Amino acid sequence: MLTGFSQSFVSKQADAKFPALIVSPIHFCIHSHVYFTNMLKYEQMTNQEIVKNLREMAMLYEMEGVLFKPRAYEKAAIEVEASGEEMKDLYDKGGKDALKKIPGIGDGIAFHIESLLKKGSFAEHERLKKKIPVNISELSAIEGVGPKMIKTFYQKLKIKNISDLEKAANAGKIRKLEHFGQKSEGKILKGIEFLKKSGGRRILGHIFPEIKNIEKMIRSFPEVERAIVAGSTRRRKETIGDIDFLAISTKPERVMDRFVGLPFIEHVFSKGKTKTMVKLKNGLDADLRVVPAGSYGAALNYFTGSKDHNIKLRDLAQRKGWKLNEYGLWKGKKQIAGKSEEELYKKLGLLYIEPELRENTGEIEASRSATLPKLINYNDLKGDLQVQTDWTDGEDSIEVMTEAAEKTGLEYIAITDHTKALAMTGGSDEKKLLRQMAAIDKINKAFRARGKGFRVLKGAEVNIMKDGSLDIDDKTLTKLDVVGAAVHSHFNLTREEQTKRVIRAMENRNIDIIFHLTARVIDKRGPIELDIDEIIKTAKRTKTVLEIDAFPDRSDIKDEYIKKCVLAGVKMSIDSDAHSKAHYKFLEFGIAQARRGWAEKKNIINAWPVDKMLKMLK
DNA sequence: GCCGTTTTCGGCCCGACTGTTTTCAGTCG
Repeated sequence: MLTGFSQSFVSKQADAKFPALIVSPIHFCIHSHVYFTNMLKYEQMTNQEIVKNLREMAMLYEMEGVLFKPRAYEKAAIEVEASGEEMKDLYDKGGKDALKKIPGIGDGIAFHIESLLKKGSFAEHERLKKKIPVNISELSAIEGVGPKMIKTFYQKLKIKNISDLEKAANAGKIRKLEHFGQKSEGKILKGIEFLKKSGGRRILGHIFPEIKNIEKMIRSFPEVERAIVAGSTRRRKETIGDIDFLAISTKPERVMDRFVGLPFIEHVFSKGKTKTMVKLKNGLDADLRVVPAGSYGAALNYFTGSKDHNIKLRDLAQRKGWKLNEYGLWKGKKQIAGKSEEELYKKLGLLYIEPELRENTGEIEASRSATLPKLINYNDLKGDLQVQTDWTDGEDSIEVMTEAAEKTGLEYIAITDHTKALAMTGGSDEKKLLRQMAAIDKINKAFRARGKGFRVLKGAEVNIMKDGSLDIDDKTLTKLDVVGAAVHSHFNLTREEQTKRVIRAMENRNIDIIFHLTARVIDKRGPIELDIDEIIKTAKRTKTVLEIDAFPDRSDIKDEYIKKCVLAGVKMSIDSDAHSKAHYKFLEFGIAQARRGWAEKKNIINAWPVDKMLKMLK
């Protein structure tokens, strides 16, 4: 099967010299395009693609009405997604047995993953796809559309993708289906509209490991002195639209040859001495620019952006009678800076500006007046105040989550399982919370007995009901160390109702933190309507902490609001919202978000030692 | 299809909400 690979790509590749990095014996015995493509797929199958296959499988089984298997595949998908290691590498090292060490992966799924790695597909998946040949991942990305609907759409209206669905909905065909009406048709159209608006951008937290991997490969080219990913990835934006790589080399042609030979490249748009543009197999466009060492700082600055930041810098240079471009800062034909970013900023009369701040939102002025914030560092967090466990919808036990947190270098975590109104997660009622508190007491006692300082805090993620009341009584909440409250329902209230609702929750003296304030899920659901200034004012008055939820799909609250909190003196926490031990790695993206919002260590309560942090809570 | 300090076979979390219905199917974190 040659799906996904253009003929021109294949022939282009066959002509190219293979970079030493990916030359394996098999490359010397290529007999046909088919074989070549298969081997290419074997090289290319990343965790992300495996996850997509497993998720599709879960949905296909759900369409078929098969019991239990959907959950098994979904769980396996979560585990692969959260795994720090590529399945490809695990399999190379230890075969199927290595895969089976991952929880949720047994004989069956290990066998399927093996087949995915070797052939890019597996038989059972192919069989089911034939029965319902639709783009499941695309359709299910629409909020409110699940496997059963997808099946109905296909069987009744032959709908295979979003475009088919949109046409049918616009033609009023959906409302005529049994169990559907005008409202559901409208909801589907709204969902499609939302999806379209999010465009081709990808959530950084999802794609970051892959980007770092490509960066590593470029670095490993023998002709490359230095290489780095610039652009919005370096500025750590929530989502990115393309990837910019920068490399230093005196042999740019060789570097470009190797780059276009990398296995995860789908198409080469253009290839020159200093600039090459490609489309990656993951759908993103990537540019590689190669510059001489003397221009590294200027090029890094230029390609990191943002555009507005750069324009302002060039303007500054111009006022001094100089010129700034990607090759340096120039006085006439003489380069006066450009080797490093530090040198460049200094020459322009500025203090170094961290990439996360470069949005032209006041950072250049602050730099000139030496009032830049001392941003929180990537290793500053001491605790995590939102952690779910297998008491509700988490994957791991309190013990496992605790151990993993300690390994990450944290000193404390708060266990904040869901509460009862979120029934689908098995949310705790008062009784269950009391039992969990006793369990946590035991764990802490064991820690102390072993002379360990790590502390597990008792917490909960209680639900803010439609009227702003909570689903757990105050008597029980008083007993907890950390209480977070969150909106999980009634996303469509008016701005006034929604604001009133959240404010009422903040006024409860037991509520310490509002988790993921705006309840958005990037690419899926917009934020709830809120009067943010009113919320921040209330947070200040009631001493309520606002969370920066680090889970990449949420990244909630956003940088703009963080900055408002910093200015208003409202404290924040950076939490992973971990549902598995592997999710602590998301804290990094929460810190990035905080940095983009100009936050310092003093603004973030879980960058403080546990006792000081607890004293700050209501 | 996975898993086991009750088990290698027999379990597998569950209820609110929505939009469609007059009793329920589908989605959701």
